[in-house]
Amino acid sequence: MSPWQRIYQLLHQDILSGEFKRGARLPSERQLCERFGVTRMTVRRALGALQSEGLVTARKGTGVFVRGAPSTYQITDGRRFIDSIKVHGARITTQTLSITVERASARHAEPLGLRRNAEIILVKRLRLIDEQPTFLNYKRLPSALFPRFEEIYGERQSIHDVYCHHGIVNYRRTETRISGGFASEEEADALSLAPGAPLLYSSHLNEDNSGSIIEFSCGCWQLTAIEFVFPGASSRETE
Amino acid sequence: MSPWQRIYQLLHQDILSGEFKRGARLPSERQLCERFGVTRMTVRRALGALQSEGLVTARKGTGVFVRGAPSTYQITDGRRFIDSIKVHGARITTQTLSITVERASARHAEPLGLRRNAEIILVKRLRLIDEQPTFLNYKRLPSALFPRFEEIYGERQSIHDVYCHHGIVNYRRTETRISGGFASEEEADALSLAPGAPLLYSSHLNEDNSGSIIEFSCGCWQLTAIEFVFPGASSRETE
DNA sequence: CAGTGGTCTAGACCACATG
DNA sequence: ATGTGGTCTAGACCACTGG
Repeated sequence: MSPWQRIYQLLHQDILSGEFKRGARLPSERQLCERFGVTRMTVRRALGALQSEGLVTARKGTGVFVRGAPSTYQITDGRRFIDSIKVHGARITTQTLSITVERASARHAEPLGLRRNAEIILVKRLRLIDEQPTFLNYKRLPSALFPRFEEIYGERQSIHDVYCHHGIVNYRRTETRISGGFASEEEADALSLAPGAPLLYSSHLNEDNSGSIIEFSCGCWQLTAIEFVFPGASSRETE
Repeated sequence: MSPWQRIYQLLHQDILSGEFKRGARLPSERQLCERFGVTRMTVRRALGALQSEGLVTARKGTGVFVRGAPSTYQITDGRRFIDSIKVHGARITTQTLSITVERASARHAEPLGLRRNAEIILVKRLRLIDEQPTFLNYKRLPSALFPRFEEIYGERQSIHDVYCHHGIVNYRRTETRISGGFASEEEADALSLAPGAPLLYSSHLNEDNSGSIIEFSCGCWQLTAIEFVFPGASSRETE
């Protein structure tokens, strides 16, 4: 095993075992060099692996901090976010990062069933699980359907409330997509990850009783922080 | 933009534009150093990013080869693998890597509804899409249900055939899970990726008409090579 | 200001693959 | 034997952060 892998494993172990607690600062790279008798490049290689796993976050000019083992949360389709996670006893909080209005691009007009340049409300939110930024979520809603959105949403930061306020009490998720990718600057910043860190992307559409699409939601997760669980399909199949 | 990012973008562009075709060898690291006027470390940083994206594969002692842009395939739950992919006009082939018998560990006994140490048939397969290794799949089936498995499977390399041969004509997927992780040696080797490359994991259970679990299937994909599409759920929800 | 992580240079040795 | 990628050393300068 190469030196950087040895260092990686030691640090990995120390984080999982709680030797380095969540939020704690690791020894500086130069200190680790001395301790292990290697150069910075070797230490940085190990730290890089820890970073892409999301165990650790580097802050320029400050240090490397333990993000804590990314407890894998199960999220079950067909349930509300809160319900899926809360069973594990984790504490969930929501930060609304911004509420803006944008014009529908082709990419968003089509799924929402709008014409190009229609007004769309864009809500950027960050879900924290046990104080750890875990899910960056963008919701897009047709502006025409939700007048006074900001005012109503602001009361309890709940999209559900906005739906109810406009008489939408029943709705369903029509399609869910899962894919993978790499963190942009914005995504990395929000999730306290390094740009380029691997992510899981999820997106879905919400449809009201009449079949109109009322929301397009998409978001990203640190790669190993989440497991999606979907109930069975009805049709038979081979794969 | 830092030098390594500039090099990364140039190579990225050249691969997507077809300047470097699939299967082609990139200039050696030392040649790239000369061309860009930087040291190997800088070139390697750029190549490393391309590798974790799966655009490129390094073979020790040989060179760096273009894997081709990982065309994103959609796989739709509730359909046979072949049907989900074939619509895009891609050519799918299957390699059976091995067929072995193992004793059920706790991890596999439970989902399959077996007792510990029961015999399980383990089939390792590799799916190639347009000649590119794309999906590494492990299937586990209760040995007791499928006598003469190897013989029947061998005829056409089809699990479906084995099911039919034992009178199972109807079955359904009971649960699908999606998660993320990093490639082990074995996974990286099979998919022509570097160990530690980010992956998408998928798994599901198959259940026959009587409700018995007849298969536990799990596998991995290069992170950006696949998009999973799931039909809508029936219940209402907020997230 | 001193210390941190981010980046880069200019070498070196190794194991591996190919001719 | 040569060239390849994989790894490592021993420095260096930068931008940023905090006291």
